[in-house]
Amino acid sequence: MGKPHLYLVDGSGFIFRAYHRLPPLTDPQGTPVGAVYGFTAMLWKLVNELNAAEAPSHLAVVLDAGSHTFRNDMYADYKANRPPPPEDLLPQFPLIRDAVRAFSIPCIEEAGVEADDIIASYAKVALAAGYDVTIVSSDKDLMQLVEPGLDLYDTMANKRIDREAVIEKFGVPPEKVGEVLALMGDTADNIPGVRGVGPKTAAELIVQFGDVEGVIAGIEAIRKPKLKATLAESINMARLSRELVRLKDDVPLAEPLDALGLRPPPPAPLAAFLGKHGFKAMLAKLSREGGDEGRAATAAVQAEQPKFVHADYETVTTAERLHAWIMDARAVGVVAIDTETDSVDQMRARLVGVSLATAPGCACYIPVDHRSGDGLLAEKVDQLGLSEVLEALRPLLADPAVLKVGQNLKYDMVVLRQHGIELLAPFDDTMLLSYALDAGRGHHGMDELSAKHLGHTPISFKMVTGGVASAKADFSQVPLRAATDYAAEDADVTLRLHTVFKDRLWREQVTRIYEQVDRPLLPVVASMEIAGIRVDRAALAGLSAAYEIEIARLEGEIHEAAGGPFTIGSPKQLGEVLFERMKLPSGRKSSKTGAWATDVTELERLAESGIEVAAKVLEWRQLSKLKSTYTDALQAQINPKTDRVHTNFALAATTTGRLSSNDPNLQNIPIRTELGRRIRHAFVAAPGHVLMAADYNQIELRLVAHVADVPELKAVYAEGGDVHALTAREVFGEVNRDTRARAKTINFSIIYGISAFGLAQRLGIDRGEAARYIDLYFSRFPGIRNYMAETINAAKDKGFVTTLFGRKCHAPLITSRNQGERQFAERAVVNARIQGTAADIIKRAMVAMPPALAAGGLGARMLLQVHDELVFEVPEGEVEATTAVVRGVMENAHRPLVELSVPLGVEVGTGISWGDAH
DNA sequence: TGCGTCACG
DNA sequence: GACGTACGTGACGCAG
Repeated sequence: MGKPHLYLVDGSGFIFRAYHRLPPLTDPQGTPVGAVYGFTAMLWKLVNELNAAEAPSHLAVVLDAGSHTFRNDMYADYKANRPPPPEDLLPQFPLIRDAVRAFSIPCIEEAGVEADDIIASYAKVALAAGYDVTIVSSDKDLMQLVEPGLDLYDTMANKRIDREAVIEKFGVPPEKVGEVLALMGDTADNIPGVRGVGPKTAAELIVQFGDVEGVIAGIEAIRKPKLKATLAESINMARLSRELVRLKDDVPLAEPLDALGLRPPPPAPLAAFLGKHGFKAMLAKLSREGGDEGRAATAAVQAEQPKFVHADYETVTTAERLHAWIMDARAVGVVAIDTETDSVDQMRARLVGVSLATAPGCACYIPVDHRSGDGLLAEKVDQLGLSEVLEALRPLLADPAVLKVGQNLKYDMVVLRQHGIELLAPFDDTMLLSYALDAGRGHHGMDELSAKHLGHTPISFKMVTGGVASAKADFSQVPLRAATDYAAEDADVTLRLHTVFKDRLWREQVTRIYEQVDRPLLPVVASMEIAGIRVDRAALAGLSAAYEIEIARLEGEIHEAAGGPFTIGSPKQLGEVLFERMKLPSGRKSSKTGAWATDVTELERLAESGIEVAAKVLEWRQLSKLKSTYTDALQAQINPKTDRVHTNFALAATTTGRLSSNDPNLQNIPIRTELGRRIRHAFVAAPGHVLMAADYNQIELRLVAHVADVPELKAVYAEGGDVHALTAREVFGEVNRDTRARAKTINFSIIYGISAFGLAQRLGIDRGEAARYIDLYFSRFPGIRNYMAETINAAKDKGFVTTLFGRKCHAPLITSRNQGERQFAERAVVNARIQGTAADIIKRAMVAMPPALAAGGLGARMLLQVHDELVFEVPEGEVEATTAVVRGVMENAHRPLVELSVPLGVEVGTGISWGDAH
């Protein structure tokens, strides 16, 4: 036996560091456990993985018991300016104690003193008893204790801190560290120290005078007049600080030294703890390395993991059973519902079946329109009729006493409405719940959510339909047993997810954004999708034909210039032709693939230096884009039944709270060039109607003015002035067309999280000049710099930022060690608060719009949302009245949830087409 | 499937 | 001092 070696773990210090260094993990129950995971991994390492020479024979974890200690009696403001711990760290504190207990290690805390004092006291006794001591911490206060036989160990950096390391860090040996700390003070603990004295000066003074008292006695010998003056003023503060940083090393020991002897932890409680929080890697290690006992304990835990257990799901084929399920749902008051159809296109989807879940593991599937796969008639399948089932479900789905739960409920709502059934409040959508809680931390599809929160991977759609003989099989051909296993499971999963999320909603303070913004938006957007928008097919076909001719002409000319045919649409071939075959003055190569860059900026550069083929490629590109993405694709998207185009608005796709639009995307219809704008003219009103477009004017910049509290910007908006002109005057000293245009670019760059490089590129100037503009801008509008810094700090602290309405936008990369990733996240959060708040506002406007139109007796329908614009189809005689309602709703959409110090401006236009409405 | 490109806010 | 850089989307064609 060698010398006994005591390890004292500074638990509280470790948790804070682990919290900030590790990603925000959550366990299967949804509890945040990032710091707990780091702490557990650290204990594991200490107990199992240190080599024999440095392994502990004795071990204790020391924690801070409460906030009030004897130091508060000495100095009321001690640790007073410390912010409260982040909200997702709070629930982790009790889990830390669970972790220590799981390892069967003593956990020591004592009211009235800090962990540091307990550590100092144990260290003293242990050293006297002939132990070696290691303190697991990187806290600078504890560096005072280093002496022969005692070192600090920073497990995260895997670094030991001995006497030499202390001297290197502080410039003085450990026994003098307390003196240096007293002079320099500590903002985190609110130890005053001496103003203006940092680590350098403090060390110099202590080297010269020995200790704080020596400095005080020798004040007259100090030559620097300013330092001398502040020292003379701060004598009392220096003495107080010296006492505050002095560790108390005579705290009575709660446990005698030999009670801290380390034994291999019994595997059963450890396995239970690791299993409960989903620390699978460590559980697997325990199984591998913990011998027979470890393997047994691990197996036992894995066997009782919250498994996704359920009896066989029921296929409902009789009226009696259907009514039994409906009665059950009514009795419970909650039902998860999922519809199965034969198409992903909700406007064409035929209802094939409905599944219900009323309790975990308790779910059924009601087929209504399955066809047997071998071509036999529908009557061959044993199922209830569509209308019978729908009529039975109708009152349930409209029942105000039954909470309807769905995953992406908008889809079910649209399908049901197409079959004449309304799904009415109260309802919840697990996708939207996940979005409110976890936007920016992964996606919100059911399979992903189930794996993440339930530890269960549902049967995949592909697997079910893949089992059917025909290659193009849809769900109606899936045999009932397989269909039931799949469909009922989805309802079951949805119901279980709902339980997990509902519980987190209040705790994580996102109830308002969910209940006041995203959830009420769901039926509104469903109506917009069903409404669709009329598109002039002939006009699009005409454009396609015209583009076709131009494309062919350009293709010929480009091939001729290139000296032979090639695929112009292939960036790879185009780059080789331009820069290798034609030997044009070459520019950038992509950093990733090493391919020649052939994007607009590059081709424009060539075109400007008179190279005609570059201009032709640009034109070819533009026309090809317009034809393939718009004029051709949109024609194919016209629904034959309604003769309109029905987009899909994704409610949970972006990290900022915006909607997105797909199949087709109607949020990126061209407008910036005249050629593209023709496509917008093909979006037309139904007979007897006009289209109305209502845009928020500069909403994001207005929000910057409010959030960053910039008086000058706010004044301009209040007076209806020109913000870009203001910026031009402040930054360039004069307002003309050129400076105003550049000021506009600068203003935009603020919204995006400015960088000198980015601005330089946009303005076509060098970086230094761009940096000067930015400096000038910040000095004129200091609120903006503060806003950006505060936003980034908040994000680093919490892992997310919030909009004015309380929407959380997570940015896990904000603490990345990779600088590029981190800076990217910093710009993203600066933008997210603004973009997200604007998204909240227009969403509130959309929620308020249908009742406001109805109250005015108006027949207008809301068709589209394009981030800061709403498009309506308005009966011809109602333009004026509708304009007033629309403007009123949009300009007041933030109220009463949020008050703004700038007005919101809305511009409204009407016309026979979308192009004419602008 | 990933990449480059480009349409929008 | 080097490093890569505006923020948020979706759709298309090409090439592996």
